[in-house]
Amino acid sequence: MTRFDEHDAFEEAALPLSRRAMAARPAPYLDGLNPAQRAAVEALDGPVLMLAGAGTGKTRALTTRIAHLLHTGRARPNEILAVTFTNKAAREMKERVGRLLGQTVEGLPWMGTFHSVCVRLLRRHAELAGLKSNFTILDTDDQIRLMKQVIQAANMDEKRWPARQLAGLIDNWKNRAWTPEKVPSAEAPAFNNRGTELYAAYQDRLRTLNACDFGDLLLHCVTIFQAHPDVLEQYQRWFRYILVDEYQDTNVAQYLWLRLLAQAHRNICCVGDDDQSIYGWRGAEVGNILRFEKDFPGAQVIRLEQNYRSTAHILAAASGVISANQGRLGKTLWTEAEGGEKVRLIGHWDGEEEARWIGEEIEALERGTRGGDPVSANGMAILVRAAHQMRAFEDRFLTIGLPYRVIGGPRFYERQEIRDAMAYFRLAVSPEDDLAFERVVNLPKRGLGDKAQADIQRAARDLGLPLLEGARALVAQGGIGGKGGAALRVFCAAVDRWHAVAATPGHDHIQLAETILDESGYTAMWQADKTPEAPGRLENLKELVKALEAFDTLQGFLEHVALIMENETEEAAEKVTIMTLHAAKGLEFPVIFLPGWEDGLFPSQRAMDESGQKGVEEERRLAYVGITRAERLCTISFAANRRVYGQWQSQLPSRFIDELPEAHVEVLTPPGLYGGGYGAARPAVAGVETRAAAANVYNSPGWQRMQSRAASRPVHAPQESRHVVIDLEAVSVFDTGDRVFHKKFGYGEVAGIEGDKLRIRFDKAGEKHVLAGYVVPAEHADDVPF
DNA sequence: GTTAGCAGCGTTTTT
DNA sequence: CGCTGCTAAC
Repeated sequence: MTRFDEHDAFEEAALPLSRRAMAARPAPYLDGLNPAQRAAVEALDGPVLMLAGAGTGKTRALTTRIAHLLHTGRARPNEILAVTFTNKAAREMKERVGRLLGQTVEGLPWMGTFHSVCVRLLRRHAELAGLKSNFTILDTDDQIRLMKQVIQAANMDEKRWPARQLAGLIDNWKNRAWTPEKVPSAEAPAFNNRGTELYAAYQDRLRTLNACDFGDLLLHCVTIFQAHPDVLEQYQRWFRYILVDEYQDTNVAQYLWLRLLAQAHRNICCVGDDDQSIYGWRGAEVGNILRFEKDFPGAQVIRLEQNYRSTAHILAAASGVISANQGRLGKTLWTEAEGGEKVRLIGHWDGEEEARWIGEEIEALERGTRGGDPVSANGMAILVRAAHQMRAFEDRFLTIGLPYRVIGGPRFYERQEIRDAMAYFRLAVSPEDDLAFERVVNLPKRGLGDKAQADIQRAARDLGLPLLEGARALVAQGGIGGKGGAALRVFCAAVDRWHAVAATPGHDHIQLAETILDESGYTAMWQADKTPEAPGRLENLKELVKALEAFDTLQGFLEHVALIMENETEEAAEKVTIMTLHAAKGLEFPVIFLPGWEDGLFPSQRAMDESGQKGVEEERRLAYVGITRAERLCTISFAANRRVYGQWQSQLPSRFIDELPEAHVEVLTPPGLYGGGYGAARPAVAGVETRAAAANVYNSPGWQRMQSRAASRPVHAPQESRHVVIDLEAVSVFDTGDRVFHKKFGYGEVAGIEGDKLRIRFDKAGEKHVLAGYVVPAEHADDVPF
């Protein structure tokens, strides 16, 4: 993994370049680019805006441009700065640039996310932001806990003024590059009139802790650039060429950051697609891309419109939807590809049926029995609007034994056990890390409850020392008695030992990590735990230790983790992907399923309530992103009924369904339509006020269109039953009454055997039918299949 | 100080 | 419905 820190570009003086030396050589990498791409690659100097529609080879253009900059001798690697939003995008860019350049060039350009680049800069100039260069980066969890403390300190009612809300508020302010002093007075009423005051207090706390949150990384950089022209100038000279991916997603802080760095030489190339701007809720300003030409007069605007990804039907459907948006820069995607299937549309009775139907479609596609060549599971994805929609699919797929992978779920480094373990590591590396201390003093239980912890806090504050020292002092003077006191003494001594090892150059950090988890009793705690999650957690801890191998020190590892919060294990197995629409941006799959197209869910009620028409437009862009992920087959579906908070609600088909151009859509008749259709079995809807509109369900345009389309088509023959591999051996293993373990449902007891399936009464999940191959005897809970 | 049991709440999307 | 966080008993 190439990390930023591995090559320190700054120290290398800008040697005189043999600028034109290489220019005469042929540039084979330019072959095969279309005219627009080629123009984008060759327009090296001055501001360039590359408007790149979905699937138009934007990454190729971007990476080739970098190669061209180097090849023509315009810039040396460390003079190029390329920023992306996600680690995934950064990784891909590094790989592709690396491949293009081969071994010919020494070093790689600065490529990374906004955040990783900012960390690098901030470490060098931390003192200008009132920090030490070894500052810690807090994640959301730490952030919230800190906010809680701030709210408490201000004597506010945590119930009425929740920390999450304050976090959201401050985050928004930081996205706009507002320091506490710069928050406009119009914002004064925020958070019970005390928003700015709490913001300032929070920033103070962060500084005391020598810590930063995510927003600070950018905010501090911008403030430093603004307050110290000499520092800014230095970087303006270094980064002679700047490239930005996904420019439509930049927020104000990022925009200012870029403008500051680029304003001198103006060699900035921004790539984006206003139709794919889907992060407005987190401060992204589509306006940034819309006014690029004003910010950088004389900018060249290059449109990439030839699509290499999708069929014409898919493109037409996507264009139809997005054309309902106002104020677009406007692009017309086209393709040379001919033929292909229309986008399919299908309605279901409820969410479970939708999941069942999609599961069957996937299996049919895998076998190749649904027309055309078989499609591998890796080539299929289900894209949902909100994470909670994933559950229905997971449940269904586990039941039928269809392997799947969830992207962007609770990520590895966000899991409780991993964060706990890392808090221990943090404490070993820097014993003054109070947040880490708080997290683990009483984990496992050491008999240190609220009172003891409050005493520690007070002692530390009185002495002006970190919590660990406060605790030590308190123990020394016998301030904490009995079991808790003894345990705390042991705890402090252990941290000292670990810290001593951690501070020794050349120590074995993997050994240290194991020692810490062992001596702290943390591993033992999970071993003693009998819940179904415990084995998985122990497994994760093992993985965590394994992940350390890629690093030289615990410190290096912790830093890496703070920024790369994703599980990078990429298994080769054939699996269907389930993820959110947001996570899908930039990806492509031959087959895409888009379930849950219902008003309120998609477009989401909240987006509409909070942002009105603007919100709907962003949701529409999300729909556009979803459809354009598909290469060959795209299936949109909705359900008439859905469980929300355990309550059944009847749903209206999404307004976006009305916007799908009829000529490019094939309406499938849902299996549930046989006996009289949806209307016949209409559910009783609780008389909730907001759902009074339910009376109009069957009058809605979307519904009527759906019905008329369905009526004009012959009813499909029922799906033939799926082919199921019967694992006879597995079946024979179990008897009624056996204790078994299932990855998702936990422990249970076999209540009956029906062919290849078991009826299992789960302790927690209730009774379920599950393929025998997907459970193991309870005593082997450690090795559950997938 | 710890644990069990209940009340109340919530679900957009993420670096 | 399932989770978090608080209260009341061990």
